[in-house]
Amino acid sequence: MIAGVLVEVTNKNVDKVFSYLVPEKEKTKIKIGIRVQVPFATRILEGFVVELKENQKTSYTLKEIIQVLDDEVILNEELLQLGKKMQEETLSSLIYCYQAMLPKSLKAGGKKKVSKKYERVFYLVKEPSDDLNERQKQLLFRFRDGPKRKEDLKDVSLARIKLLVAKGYLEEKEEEVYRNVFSIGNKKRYSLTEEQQKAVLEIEKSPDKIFLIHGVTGSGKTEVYMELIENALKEGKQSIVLVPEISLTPQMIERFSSRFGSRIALLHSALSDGEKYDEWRKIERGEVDIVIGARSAIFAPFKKLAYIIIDEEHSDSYKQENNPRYDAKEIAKIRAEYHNAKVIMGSATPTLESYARAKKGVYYLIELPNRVGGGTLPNVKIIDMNEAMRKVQGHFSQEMKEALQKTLERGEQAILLLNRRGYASFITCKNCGAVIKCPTCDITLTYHKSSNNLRCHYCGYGTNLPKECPNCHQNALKDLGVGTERIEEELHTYLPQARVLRMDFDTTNKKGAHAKIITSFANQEADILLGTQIVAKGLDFPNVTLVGVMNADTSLNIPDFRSSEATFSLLAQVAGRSGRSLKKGEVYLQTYNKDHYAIHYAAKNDYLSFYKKEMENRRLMKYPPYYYLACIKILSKDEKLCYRESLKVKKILEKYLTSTILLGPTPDSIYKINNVYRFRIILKYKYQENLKSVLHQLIIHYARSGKVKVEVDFNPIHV
DNA sequence: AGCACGCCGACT
DNA sequence: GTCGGCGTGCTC
Repeated sequence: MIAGVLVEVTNKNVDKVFSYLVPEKEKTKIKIGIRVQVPFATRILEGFVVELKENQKTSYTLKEIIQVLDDEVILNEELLQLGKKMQEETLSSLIYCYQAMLPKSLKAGGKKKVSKKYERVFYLVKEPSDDLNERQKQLLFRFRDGPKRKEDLKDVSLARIKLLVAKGYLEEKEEEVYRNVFSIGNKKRYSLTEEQQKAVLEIEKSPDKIFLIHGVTGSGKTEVYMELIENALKEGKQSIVLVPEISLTPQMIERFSSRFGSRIALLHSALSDGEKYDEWRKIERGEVDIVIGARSAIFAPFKKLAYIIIDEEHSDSYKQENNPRYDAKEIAKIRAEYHNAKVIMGSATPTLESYARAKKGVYYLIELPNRVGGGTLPNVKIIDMNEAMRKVQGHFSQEMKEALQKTLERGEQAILLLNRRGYASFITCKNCGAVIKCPTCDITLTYHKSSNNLRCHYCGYGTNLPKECPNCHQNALKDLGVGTERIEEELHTYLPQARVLRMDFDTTNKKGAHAKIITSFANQEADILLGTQIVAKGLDFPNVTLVGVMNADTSLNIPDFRSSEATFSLLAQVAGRSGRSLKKGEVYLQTYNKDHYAIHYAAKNDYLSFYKKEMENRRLMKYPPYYYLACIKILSKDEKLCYRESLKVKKILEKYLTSTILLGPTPDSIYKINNVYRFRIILKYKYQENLKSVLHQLIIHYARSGKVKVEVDFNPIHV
C-alpha cells in the first residue's frame, strides 16, 4: 500500500503530496486524515496522510513511513476538501491551510504534544449477589446510575473498590477526561419580542442560505441566535458562533452557558494548548453542539451543522492577517454549503460589502430597528473641539466636564472612549482640524519623519511637509498622540472624587484582568470606565448613562479607504453602550471634524444615510464593493533590489492582467520590518481572467529565491 | 524550509 | 594550500 503524505514544510516548493510505502505492521492503523512520521531528505518530519492507494510502479524508490502518530482521524473528509478550496482562495500552501484549522497540539510537527489526561473509571458489570456483604452491596448500588471515578467516591478507599473489581462486579477502565472550562448552566428561558420571533421564523422558513441581520445596538440579536440554535439542537443539529476575540467577554459567555450549559465548547486565545485540545476533541466526538469562538472556530469539526453565526459581522478580526490569509466569512459559506446549513451574519453597522449584497438579494436581509424593552437610543451631542479648545486647556471640553459631573451626581456611570486607532503618523492642523490628503486617492497622507515628507501609500504621490496648513494657512500643523494615562491624570484634576477604571491593552494584558475590570465596573465599584476600542464592544451596563468619546475623528485619519466606515462603526457601537436600561442615555462626541458625514450620521445613528454616502465614494474611487482588491507585497532585505523587483512584478502584471487597475509599487505602510523592506502593489478589478493562476505563478517564481519574497492578499482589510 | 553539494575569496 | 562564504537544487 502507498500513502500520499503532505509534509509539514510550508514552503511553496514542497507544496505537493509525497508517496510513501506503508509498512506491514502499520497497515491496520493507517487512515486518510491521520498524522505519520516520515523520512524526508535528510530529516524526519511529520505529515498528514491525504490519500491511500495500491502499490504501483514509480520511477524512484519509495521510502517507508516510520510510524503512525494518531489512532483517530484529525482531518476528516470535509476538512480535507475545505483545505483545498482554501488553498485556491488564498494561494497559500495546502499544508498551511490544514495547519490553520487545527489546535497546536494536532498540527503536523506541532512539537509540544499534549498528553491526554486519563483517569481511572469504574463500571458496574455485574449486579450484586449474595456472596457479598451488605456494605459491599451498598457500594455497588452507587454505580447503578453510571460509572464513577475515584474522585466521585471520596468516602471509599481504593482497596474496597479494587476488591470488587477482582471479584468481577466492577470493571476498571482508563478514560480520556477533559479539563473543565466552565460549569453547567441553569437553562434560563427568555421570551422573544414579536420582532425577534419574526426574524427567527423567517430564517427557519426561508429557502435562502445566507442572512444578514441588521439590528441596532440593543435589538437583541443574541436572543435570535440562541433561539435558532436551540431549535436546531432539538433536531440534533449543531451550530458555530463566531465572535470577535475582543467580545468573548464573561458577560457574553455567561448568556450562552446559562441557556445551553455544558453543550458548549469555547475556543479562544486564553485557553491553554491542553484546553484547546480538549475542546476540539469534544466537538469532534459530538459531545457538544455549540461552539463559541473567534475566527479559527470556523473550523470546528462538527458533522451536522445547522447554523454558522457570525456576530459583529463588520469586525475586521474575521480576516486572518497572515498566511493563510483566509476570511472566516468565506469559509463559513463553503462549510454551510457542504452541510446544507445556514450562515447568519449580524451587526448594527454591517460592512458595505455585506449590506450591498443583502440589498441585491444575494443575502436575505432582516432589519431589527427597535431596542428590546423599548429602550430608546441615546441623545448624541457633537462637540466642536476647534471651538472648545479656544476656551479650555487639555482634552476635555466644558460640556464634557459638566456632563461627567452631573452623571456622577446622579449616582450613574460613564464610559469614556479614547479612540486610539490611527495613532500612526498623520498630520493634523491644530487650528482647523484639516488633514492633508492625496489629490487622487482620497486617502490621508502618511508622514515620514526620516525624510520629512508626506506620502500616499496607495499611489506613491509624495510632497514635502508644508510650512502652513493648506486650509486655514496657520502654522499649526502637528502630529497627534495622546495616551489613556494622560487622560486619566487630567480627569483627576477636574473630578478628584471620581473613581476611574482604566482599560486598555496595558491593563488587560494579564489573564483575567479584562474580566476583573468589567466585573468591578458592573458592580459599580467605579464611576468612570476609561479605555480604548475595547470599551466599545458588546458590553452591557444598565447604570451607564453617559458615553463620551474624547476624539471621535482620529480613526478618520488612518490612511485606509475604510477609515470612514471604521469610524462610523466605532461611534455607532460605542453610542449604543449608553442608556441600555430605562434611564435615558447621553453621548458626547468631541471632534475636530463636526461636519464629516461619518461623525454626523453616527451621531444620528443613521446607518442608511451613511451607507448611501459611503457607497457613492466607493463607486467614485473604485473601491469595494464596486471593485475587488488584492494586495501584493514584495519583501527583501536589499532595499534597491526590493524596489527593482517590485517594478519587474508590476511589468509582469501589466502584461497579463489586462482588465485590472494596478497601483504602485509604493512603500508599504510599515516600510521596514526587521530590516526587511516592503513594497506593495494594489490591484483593483471587477473580473480578471487568469488572476489566480498568474499570481500563483508569481509566488512560485519567487518562492525559490532567497532574496525576494512575494506575498498576495485577496480582499485585504487594511491597505 | 532545511540541508548538502559545489565552486570562489582571505587566512591560521 | 584550506576554511567557509552562500548560490543552486532536491526532498517520495
